[in-house]
Amino acid sequence: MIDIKELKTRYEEIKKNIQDRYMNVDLDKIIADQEKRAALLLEVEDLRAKRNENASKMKGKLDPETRQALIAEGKALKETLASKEAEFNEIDAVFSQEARTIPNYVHPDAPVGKEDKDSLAIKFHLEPKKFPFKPKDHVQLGEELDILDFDSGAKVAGQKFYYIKNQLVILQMALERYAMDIVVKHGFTPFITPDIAKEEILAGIGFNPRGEESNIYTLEGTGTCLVGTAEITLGGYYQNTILDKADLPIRMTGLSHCFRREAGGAGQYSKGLYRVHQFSKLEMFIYCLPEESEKYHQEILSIEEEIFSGLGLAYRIVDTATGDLGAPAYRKFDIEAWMPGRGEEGEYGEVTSTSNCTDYQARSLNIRYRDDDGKIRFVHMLNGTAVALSRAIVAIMENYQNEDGSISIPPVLVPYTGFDKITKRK
RNA sequence: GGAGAGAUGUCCGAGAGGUCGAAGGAGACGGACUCGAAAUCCGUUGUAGUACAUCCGUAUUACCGAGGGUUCGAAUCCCUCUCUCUCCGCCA
Repeated sequence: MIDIKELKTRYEEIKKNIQDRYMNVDLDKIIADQEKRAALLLEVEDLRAKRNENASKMKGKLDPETRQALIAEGKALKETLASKEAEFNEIDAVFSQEARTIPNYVHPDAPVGKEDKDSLAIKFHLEPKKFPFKPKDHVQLGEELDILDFDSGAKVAGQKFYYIKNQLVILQMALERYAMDIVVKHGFTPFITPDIAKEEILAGIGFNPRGEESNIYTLEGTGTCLVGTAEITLGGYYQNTILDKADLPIRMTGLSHCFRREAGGAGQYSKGLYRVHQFSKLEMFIYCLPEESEKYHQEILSIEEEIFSGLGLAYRIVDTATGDLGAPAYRKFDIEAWMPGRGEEGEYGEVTSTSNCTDYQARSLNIRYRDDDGKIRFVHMLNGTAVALSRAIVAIMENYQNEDGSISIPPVLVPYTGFDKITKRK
């Protein structure tokens, strides 16, 4: 969440930001509730002070009459206080719920616009690959090579689940290890994280665990959810912690399964592995000083580039438009790799995403550091995809396909796979 | 899953319903002593709010795992939950 003390001092900015993001948040109502809350808090605290004062008068020995009078006064105070507290709790719950709906500020250079197509492509790497034959999409390739099985996935787990088979299993593990080696080389501490997290952690990271629009699977009756990304578990790692400034930046990378409901996500652009209910992902995460977050955002982006240029894939980098940013994100860059089987003639499809969430998540999760002046301040938190295995596999299968239906292995992965081509097994 | 023990500040650890935001250590920081250091001695040392002052501040509220309850008054008594440890069961 943002700093609620700024609701009035940065009113115009917040209002415009909500507009730029095409969100529906009634700032004026929130501010009115904030004022109601503050007034009630004042009353409550005043009553508590009176109660404490009354109680401390009764410490020593008193004659019975004085004591009885004080007790009577205390009882009266207690009743008034209870009703005021009830009023306060009500408005407090409403207000803190509302305050969480206010999105993070946006980087001044982020392109303003409503949707995907308003995002700005800021860099292109390699030309999209040209094929001397009509390239297949990964679903067809996967079936023909017997390395991907959506039908059995649907039968056993439901629509949009899949089995990975044969050499593709090895390729996925190779990709995991390839990406892990690069990220660790850059000083990230490797983790394998839980695939489940508590709702309060989800909410602190900025995910909505409940409701129709939620993309999250909740585990009924447990207060926990399946994670949609290791961003959740890596970001929750230091909840309620005061970090040493000397330890910053903290670089972590976490491998997890990712579960997403993706309700209504079917269609041409979601086919096959591109949009699924479960996949594996290696995520990067950085906790850092506020003044350094933009620098580390670039660092994460450059590692993502290192991973995808290493794979020999054509891609572009997109500076995400305001309307397409998640509420916690201050700025977001996506890498979109060329996918020859996507659309009619091939298209770019998102393979990574890195967000600078500034102090938005840190404030909700209460993650701080002690500064040189002794003050305790919120850290900045950044996340970025090292590799989302399912999407990387889409790009590799479609770009590295051969006319005979086999798939070559990107040279950097061969040391990890132990073979250089996937062909139909007999 | 069952039985027992526990959870207090940066750490260890004490804590009768009122004198407790919390003893005593340790650590850290500042100072004294010293050519310097160690040792010793002295001092300081939580967080988040709120109201006035906005220059050091003054007053006040909350926080002793979390949430409820009892009471004029709760770190302390009661209930529920979470986590940790020991033992049993089950298991990779």
